[in-house]
Parts: sequence; structure tokens; C-alpha cells
Amino acid sequence: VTDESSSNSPTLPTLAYAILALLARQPLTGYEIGRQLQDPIGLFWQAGHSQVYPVLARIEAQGLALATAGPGPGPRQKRRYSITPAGLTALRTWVEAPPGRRGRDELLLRVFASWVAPPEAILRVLREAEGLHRGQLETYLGRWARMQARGGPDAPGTADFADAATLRRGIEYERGRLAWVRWLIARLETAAHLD
Amino acid sequence: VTDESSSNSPTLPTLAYAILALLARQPLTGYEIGRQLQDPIGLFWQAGHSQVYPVLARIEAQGLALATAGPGPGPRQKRRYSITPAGLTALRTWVEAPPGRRGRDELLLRVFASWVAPPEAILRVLREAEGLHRGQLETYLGRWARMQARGGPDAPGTADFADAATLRRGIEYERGRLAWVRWLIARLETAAHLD
DNA sequence: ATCTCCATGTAACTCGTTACATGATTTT
DNA sequence: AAAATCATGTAACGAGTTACATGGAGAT
Repeated sequence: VTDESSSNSPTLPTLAYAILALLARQPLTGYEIGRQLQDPIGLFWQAGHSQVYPVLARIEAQGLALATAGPGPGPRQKRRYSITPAGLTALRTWVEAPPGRRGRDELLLRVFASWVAPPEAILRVLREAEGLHRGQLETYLGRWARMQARGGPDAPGTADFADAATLRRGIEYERGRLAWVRWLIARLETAAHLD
Repeated sequence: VTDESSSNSPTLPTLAYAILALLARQPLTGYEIGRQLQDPIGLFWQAGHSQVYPVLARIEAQGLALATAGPGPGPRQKRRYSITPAGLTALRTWVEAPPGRRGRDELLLRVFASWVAPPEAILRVLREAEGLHRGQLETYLGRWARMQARGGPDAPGTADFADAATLRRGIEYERGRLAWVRWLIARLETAAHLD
């Protein structure tokens, strides 16, 4: 375990910092955090609500966020969390630490193993992937357009600039992905009708 | 659990298919598989040896690979695994299934939260990331050059073509990453010496 | 003498996913 | 009338990481 912190604050999972990064912008409920970390929305980090609630409890226990409780729609109270100065400090410290790079990519792994399967099967997988990436790219471009519409991106050091920077990378990633998938489809198609 | 398989074969983790994809090329020991899935080498999937051994045991138990045992350097026997026809079929079936897309990116998450930290701290993180990506890109380009040297990539349907296709994506990914990191560094630097 | 590489595994723990559970309000 | 949305949580399990453990061969 890479625990370089003091004894009273055990290390938090990366998800905790994703949550703190959202809370640094505005107070949110666990439900809202869960929504923002859902699959097509969460640009760089995903989590289900069942993972969010226990981590939120730990964040609160360490004094990194405070909750204000009020009546909720269900049998339990609705709790809206705000980040504390200690939470901001913790987030700042984490941001300044070097990121660990580990990547897992199922599509790439499938392509790596694709030569064991017939080309039509791989083409099906690739065409589906192409659709998904096209959709994701459009989602991102829509966000980008809305962002430009309500005043362009600010100067570095603002949340708006950070949003724009991450979104920019998301768009470039999807474009690169799409180009590669289309290249592969073209290669496989020309090879296929040579038979 | 998304178990659509028959009762006698419980679902295997994705790592099992990464291992089968390696075994489909040539017989390997658990140690060699672990090496190939190590951080800078594993292009799209990473795992430590402690994860590999139990999964290999499950692969063997399901008859997807066979081991030939011989004297090893340590107290235990050295076991070299070969894929079986059943293993090839399982791999083929998995390749044809749609990949689940979930991505986690620590650097992107850090940039998303970067506005809470001073610009010099973020620049340190970004410059370190730039070095890592430059190194990774060089590694990939080296592999690419060696690949071209011993006869260019084959036609689709071969392992060599699959290698080239995945490597190509790796190179494009690193290039895109590098360009983005450099753009960000430039933006932050010009903003910094306006103070 | 110590370190690294080869080679195998186990143990303890944390993280992540799916499913279960409750219940009011709004939409179809 | 049924389904989706808001809102909270727990339980069970599987995946992933770090550390422990063993030991021969070769390099520094």
C-alpha cells in the first residue's frame, strides 16, 4: 500500500478524488454524483451509485465534505454534500501527485485476438464500435457547442477552462478512435472481397 | 452477472481472454505471460503475475489450455501452457462479442480538478506526463520499426496484422496524448508569465 | 556478498459490479 | 396501470493490488 499520509487519514480510492473534484464545483447529492459518473457522461471516470455512497461516507468521516440533510423523496433523508477547506487541500495534494498509468481497452484486446475469428464477425464488432464512437463524439461536440455558446473557455485556473481542456481531449480521443476503426474496417473489407 | 454460457463453464474474467490471446500465438509459461502483461509492455491490458497464476489454473481446469511440466529453476515445476481447440473456440466467441466500454484516466481526472491547484504544480505533473508519453511513443515506434524491418505487416487474418493494427492504435493514442499535453503546457505557461 | 532474473504460488485486502430493497412523484 | 425518475442505502461476489514465501543461476 502506498500510504504516505498521516495516521488519522487512511488512503482514499481514486473515486474519492473524482467525487471531490465534482464537489469542488458545486454541492451535490450522492444521486447527482452517481449520475455524473454514469457511463456516457463520465468522460474519464465511471462509477455506479452503490460505489458512490460508501465512498461519500468515508469522505464525510474524514471531514473532507459536509452534508446538509433535508426531506427526501423516499423513506430516507436527502443529503447534499459540500466540500470543506480540508477537502480542497486533499484534492489539491492529490492533483499534484504523479498519475499512475494503467489502461485496459477491451476493443483493442479484441482486435489483438481478432485473427482467430472470421473477418465478418470482426467487422460486426468494429461496425458496432464505430456507431458507439460516433455517438460519443456527437455528445462531446454538442457539449462543446453549448460551451462556446455561453461564452468561450476562460483562462487557465478556472473550472470552465479545466472542463474545456478535458472535453477537448475527449473529442480528440474519439476522433482518433473513429479514424482507426474506419481504417481497420476498410482494410478488412477490401481483404474480404478479394476472396 | 452476464452469464450466457452453459452450466459447465462459469464465466471467465477478461484477463483470461488476454491470456488466451497470447497463448493463441505460442505456448508460454505463467511467468512469460506475466511479463508480457507488465505495465509499459502491455499495450491494452495489464496484470501482475499473482493475478495470472490463478486465472491460468481456471483456464486449465476448463480445458482451454494444457500444461506440460518440466524441471524449473525454483522449488516448483515449470509449466508451459498451450491453447486447446476448445480454448480457441472460447477465444473466438469472446472476440465476436461487443466490448463493454468503460474508461478510467487518472491524468484526465487530475486536469479536470487542476483549477484547485497552483499552475506550477500542474505544470510539474504535465511535464512528467509528457516525458512518460514520449518514452512510451518511442517504445512503440521502436517496435514498429523492428516490425517493418522483418517484412511488412501481412494481410488481415494473421497475428502479425493484428499486432500491427493494435500497435498502430497505440502510436496514434500516444501521439494524440502528447499533442494535447503539449498544448496544455503551452497554454499554462503563457498564462503563468502574464502574472 | 548482494542483486537481479527466472519461476512458481498464497494471503490479505481493497476496489468495482450486479442485484436487492424502499418509496414518493412525475411521465407515458 | 405501468414505467421512469429521484433518492437512499446494503449484500454478495468477482476483479485487482501488494506483500509474503521459496530457491537456483548468473551478474556486479
